[in-house]
Amino acid sequence: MTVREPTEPTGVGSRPRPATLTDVARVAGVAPSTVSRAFTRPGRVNAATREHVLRMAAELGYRPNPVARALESGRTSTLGLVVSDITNPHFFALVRGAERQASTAGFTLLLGDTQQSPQTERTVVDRIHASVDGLILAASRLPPAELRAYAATKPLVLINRQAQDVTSVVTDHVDGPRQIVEHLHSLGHRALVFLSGPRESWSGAQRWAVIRDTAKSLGIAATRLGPFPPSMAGGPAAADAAIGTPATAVIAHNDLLAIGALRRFSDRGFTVPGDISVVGFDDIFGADFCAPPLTTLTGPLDEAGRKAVEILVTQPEVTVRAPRFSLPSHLKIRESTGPARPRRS
Amino acid sequence: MTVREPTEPTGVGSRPRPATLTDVARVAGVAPSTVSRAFTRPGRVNAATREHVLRMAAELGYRPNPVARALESGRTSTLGLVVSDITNPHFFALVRGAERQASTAGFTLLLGDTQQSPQTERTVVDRIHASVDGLILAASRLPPAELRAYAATKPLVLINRQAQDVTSVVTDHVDGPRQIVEHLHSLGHRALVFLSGPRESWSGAQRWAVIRDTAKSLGIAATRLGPFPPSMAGGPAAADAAIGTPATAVIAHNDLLAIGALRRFSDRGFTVPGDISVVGFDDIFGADFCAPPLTTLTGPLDEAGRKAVEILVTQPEVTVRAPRFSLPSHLKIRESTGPARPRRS
DNA sequence: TCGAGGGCGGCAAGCGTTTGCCAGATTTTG
DNA sequence: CAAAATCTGGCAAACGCTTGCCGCCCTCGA
Repeated sequence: MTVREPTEPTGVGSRPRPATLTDVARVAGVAPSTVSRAFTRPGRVNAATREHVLRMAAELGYRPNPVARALESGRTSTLGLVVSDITNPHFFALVRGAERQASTAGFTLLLGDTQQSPQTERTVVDRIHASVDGLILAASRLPPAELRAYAATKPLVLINRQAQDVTSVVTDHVDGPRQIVEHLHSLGHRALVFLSGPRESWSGAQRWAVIRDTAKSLGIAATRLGPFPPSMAGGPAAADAAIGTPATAVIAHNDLLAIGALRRFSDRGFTVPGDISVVGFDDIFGADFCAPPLTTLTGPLDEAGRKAVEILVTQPEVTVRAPRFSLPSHLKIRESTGPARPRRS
Repeated sequence: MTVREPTEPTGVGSRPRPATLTDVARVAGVAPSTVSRAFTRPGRVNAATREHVLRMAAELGYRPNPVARALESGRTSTLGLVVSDITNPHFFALVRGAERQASTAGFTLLLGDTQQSPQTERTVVDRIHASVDGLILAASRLPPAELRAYAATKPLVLINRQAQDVTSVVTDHVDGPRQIVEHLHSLGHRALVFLSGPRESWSGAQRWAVIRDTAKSLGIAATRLGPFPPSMAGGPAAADAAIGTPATAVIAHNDLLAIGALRRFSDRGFTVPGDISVVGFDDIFGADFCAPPLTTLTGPLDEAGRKAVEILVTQPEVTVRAPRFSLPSHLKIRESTGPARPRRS
């Protein structure tokens, strides 16, 4: 490569070359290192010099190039957040919480969507891996071993997923499902079905386990149907399947599925909660204004996002100790659950 | 800085140093440049050599460092997407469309949330500016001059916002609002109110202008109320204000506001569309299952996101010519609009 | 008055890639 | 069969910034 003109003539229509640290140094009449320190190590340079440098920098419209900075320092001030489906309102709160916290800390979020596929998740993580200071995987579908491998390489925190030796923050997945079953039981329901989501879903598995156990200890029936796609589109199949059972209440993998089922029940002439009660998970946007408003388990997802970012930003080193955090969730009772009534027909 | 140990002993608990291109070169017995080319310029190196290099690379678990790559090449394979509020379902489709398209093209999305503030928007843009190959600003609140300045610096495309000399893609903002007014007119409504959103909202201004003009040419009354926050929380105030007018139909700045208003109307004993018709903008998630389902103008936001990314990825240079793209939107008539009926009391 | 120590700025070596240019080897062409 | 063209691989200079170390100069204390 030949020597590049420091101020190469910007061709017609091309963009101006932004000022670099070196430019500032030249204009300010100091060494590049001094400029660098003026920005990153205020105490290390004379106040007057610093003042002058900063003024020159402002004059040139200089902005430190984060890419170059990252290369030498190894710090990118960027966090990667990967979710399984940006489209799912479930993640909105999470993304928002993470974003807010990150931006407060001067960090930027790199967003990835895995489209529900472990393979895509792998690709996405591999792609952003080197560009970030830390990684947040929400509802990861990756096997524990891979998660562990990633964690060994870079600070990683899981959200609503746990794996050995990997830091995680989950919204409570024991008390919550239990509360649901107890709530239904107290309303007189004696037969429940769980409309399950994707097989690889860790949280889905947790939920079902607790539901099953709680039902058993209360002496009521609980069966699992599915898997169904965890989206509104999965609702009809799920609802139809539920109608084929003697259950008087259904617990859906998530609110999306629950809302989808709600509509199907209504279309098929079943009233909710008259004929059948419905409960969901997540308390997503819309759960409060669908018809009828949905009883659901609400977890502080934005808090989880915030927490994950906080860990990564303020104490990334603790991730090697792989602590696990759990945030409380609680049942939000709305109008989709009511007293059990004998099934029609 | 002293010479660094090429393979510095990784201390206890610290993360292993990932393999670099140089490591691969050494192991494969070739020059670094050859390794680089094996990855980025397949035709430039002998097939057998390439094969060998790739094998060695795989063995070392080598992954090119995007940061270093970006520094020299100036290309980051990253696009910045900044929206005014990630929480607003309005943007979900946009984000998803952009994400999908970006990931297909091997690009990553850097996400920014401006929290509805021009000042924050400025900060966010400045922060990610140098780390991306292109910028997408959705519903930007920045003044035209600033937008122009950014566009002069880096490929930039605006979504649902236009400014001189800046590339943009908008969902139609002329036919749509007109259709709304005509629809309402055909139902017999003779007095409308527009519940406006933020003052700085470009699209809001466009909408109102068309609504006003169309109403005038149809000889019906149209007044503007607000501004109201463009969220469900803004609904009650907006609804109450509307009730104070003789209007029989309201057009809300967006669906969020419309849904919020819907609930307030219901709470105050007004039936929709019996007493009053309501229409929104965006066709967000939930607009189809709120009560009653909302008549709204649906624009192909995911398509807009996709388009913006496509421009930036495949022909960033056209942004200097600042073309404007418009995507068709159409009215989705659901149950929140009906025949006008004289207002009660 | 002189040596010690602290403050402050500069030097230069990288960080991990990409890439213009060069040169030897090999193939094609006339 | 020589000359020209094509392949391939290597060299080394960047990209823009950070940072360990060195050394100058000024201030203090004895």
